[in-house]
Amino acid sequence: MNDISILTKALQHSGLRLTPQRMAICELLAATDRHPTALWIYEQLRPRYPSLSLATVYHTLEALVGLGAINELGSAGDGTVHYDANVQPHINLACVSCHRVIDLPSEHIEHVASEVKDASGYRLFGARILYYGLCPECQAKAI
Amino acid sequence: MNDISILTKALQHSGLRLTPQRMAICELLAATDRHPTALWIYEQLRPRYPSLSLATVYHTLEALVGLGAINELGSAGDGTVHYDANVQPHINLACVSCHRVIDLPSEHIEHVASEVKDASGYRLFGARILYYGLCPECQAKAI
DNA sequence: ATTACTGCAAAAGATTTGCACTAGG
DNA sequence: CCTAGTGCAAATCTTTTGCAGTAAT
Repeated sequence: MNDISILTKALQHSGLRLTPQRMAICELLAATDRHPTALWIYEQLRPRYPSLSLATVYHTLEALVGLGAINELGSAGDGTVHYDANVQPHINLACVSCHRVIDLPSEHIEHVASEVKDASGYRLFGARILYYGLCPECQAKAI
Repeated sequence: MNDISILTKALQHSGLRLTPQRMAICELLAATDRHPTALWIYEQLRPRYPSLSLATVYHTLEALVGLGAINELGSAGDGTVHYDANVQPHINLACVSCHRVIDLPSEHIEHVASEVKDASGYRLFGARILYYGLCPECQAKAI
């Protein structure tokens, strides 16, 4: 979840072109709470943009990651890369069985950030925090 | 970094067989501070075990992950899966300029883990916690 | 008018799988 | 023994790339 103008402005501000395909991808990223994969985005947009290419989706995601407008979370156990339109430090929780990823608010995570900063002397830009396990639904199924 | 007996005992305890190939993979995992990929392990062991198959490495890693003896970290930006023999909660800190990754111990991160567990109802297997920023050396260089 | 972007198809990589043989328990 | 594990090769799947046509600025 994100403001679409943040995404589109990031593209324009960097001299990248705002095509209908990219606009649609930004809309989708801004509107969803999910942590989509390239394929998921492609399938969502296919009905409205039948000519859309998966390669274009990959290109656009790569561009947005390069601009820091979205984060690349990596695999959630399904061998495909998930992206996160929420670049604020927060906790991601992935289920290794159903491969859904949810956001989790956390008090302690703010302490961790300052702990890291103070202990390391790094100038921090961001974080990708992914816990993985079995969600309650999949625990029930596994029994 | 890990105690090799933790890895080998995990295998034996689950009724899995302790073959020379698996023993060698466990040794390597226990001895390294890196976050190895299947291919890296394969290349390290090739000289000593010329007949070793990459498929066997994948099989063994899958087994160890299934037992919770090691963690699957997912892609580190290079499109291949990295594994972590250190299953203790810890923080990875990457410099976006010199691309080094260091481990950082953290008090607060343990609180976060229990916070996540309690708030979500997930059965947690592990975590990939990566902060990124500019290390002190690169900050000095950048000025 | 430029030149970056798109879409297609092919390529490149990583991981998984089927199967016959081998060896650990 | 018996069955899980190994190694090979082929298959599968995700992501990247080359290229010619298209369109944003």
